[in-house]
Amino acid sequence: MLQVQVLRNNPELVKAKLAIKHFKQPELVDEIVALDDERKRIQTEYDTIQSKVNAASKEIGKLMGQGKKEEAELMKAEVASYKSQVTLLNEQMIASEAVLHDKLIVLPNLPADIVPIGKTPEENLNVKQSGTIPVLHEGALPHWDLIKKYDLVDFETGAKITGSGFPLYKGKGAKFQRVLAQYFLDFNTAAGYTEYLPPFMVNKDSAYGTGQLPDKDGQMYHATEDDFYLIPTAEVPVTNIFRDVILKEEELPVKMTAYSPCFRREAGSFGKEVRGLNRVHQFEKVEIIQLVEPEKSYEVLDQMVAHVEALLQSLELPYRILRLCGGDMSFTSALTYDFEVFSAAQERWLEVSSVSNFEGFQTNRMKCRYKDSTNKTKPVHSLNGSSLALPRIYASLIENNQYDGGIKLPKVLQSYFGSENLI
RNA sequence: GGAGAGGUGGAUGAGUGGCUGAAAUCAACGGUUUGCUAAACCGUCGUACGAGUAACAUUGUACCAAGGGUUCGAAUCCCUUCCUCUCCGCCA
Repeated sequence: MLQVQVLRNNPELVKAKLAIKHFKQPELVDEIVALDDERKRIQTEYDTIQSKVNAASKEIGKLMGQGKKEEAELMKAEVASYKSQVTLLNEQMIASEAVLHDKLIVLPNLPADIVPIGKTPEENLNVKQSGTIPVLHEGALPHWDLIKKYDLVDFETGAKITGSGFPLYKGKGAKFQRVLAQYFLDFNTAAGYTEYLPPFMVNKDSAYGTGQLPDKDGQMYHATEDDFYLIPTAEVPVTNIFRDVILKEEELPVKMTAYSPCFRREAGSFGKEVRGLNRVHQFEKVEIIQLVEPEKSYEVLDQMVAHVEALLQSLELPYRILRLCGGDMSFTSALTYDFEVFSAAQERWLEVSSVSNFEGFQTNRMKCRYKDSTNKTKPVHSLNGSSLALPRIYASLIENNQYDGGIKLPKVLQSYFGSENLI
């Protein structure tokens, strides 16, 4: 959620930035400022009258104490005359706050200055490409055939148990998944991230806190009886640890990593793009999250990008890094880098990580702040990234490392898995 | 799921209708003292939204789990929800 102050200070700049995100209702900016003026006006009025009521009430208390009953009764009558006004103003205040909030929450985060202009994924800026694209042997298979051939993942039975997009990992296929998660977590904790294992369902407040609601309502699985949402990413529970928290300066930066399954309805997805492990309703992911001082957030974003890059390098995968254009960025992000690895058998790039700086967008809504050395309360910035999403890494590792009689493992995973080859 | 007891500021904890935005203690911070540390002493020490200011100062309102209600007045009384603890039930 943006701060009204930002809109107030420079409405034209805000509108220009919203346009980069292809936001369709620039008029909301002026509306919100006007609503905020109105809100202030009502509050001032309310406070004034309420102040009179409070003073009179105290006076009544004193008079009662002194036994001056009649005078007290007179004052009671006076206070009663304010009552309808107070009630009315209070209702107006609550209503105007609600309207303001509802409008404000519709505005996406403002993009950073270096965000490329553009609408579609093709307009993302390729900032780096590295690693060698392997040349596969004759008859190399895409991962959806490899997993069948070696009996690693059983989609049909997963569909029988639950529905399509709920893979059933099996044998070495299941172990490989576990090993990847463990390796990623170890890699992250070695870089100073504290490991968390969060709840996999969250309440409404948490879903709002990180911006999934109201923007992505319908993308999350919703357990209606208890009004809980299955998490679409560990970002939601983990970032919400710090909802309504005022941190001390020395506690920053907060660096967290968490493994979790992720549940996404992915309504509307179909076709070749979503074959096999490319897009599923339940997948596993290891996430990294940081809370930092605002002045440092872009420096930290670069560090996080470098961290994910090092992880991909250790897996010996060919990758590229994209700076997302305004149209391809998420609602909450100010700047996002996507990592894609090349899947040699599918001959296409697969997104495996997304690293973003949310600036104060999430933390403002969550009321997470910190106290600096002079004891002033200041905003914090939040960032997160996948490190890494498992299924597509899984897919590209088995595709890129396949040979005629099996599947090799990259060096870093061999000791984790206990052998040189997966198959 | 049943029965009971609770939820107060960073922590402990007082507070059953007005003198309580909240005692006291501890922690934290600033200072005095001190060769250093410690101790002692003095002071500061919640948040949000307003008014005000160049900025401070100052000042109003709201907040004692959350939401509603009673009252001139609510941390305190009533209702609902959530959470914690104890016992029972169920159960990995």
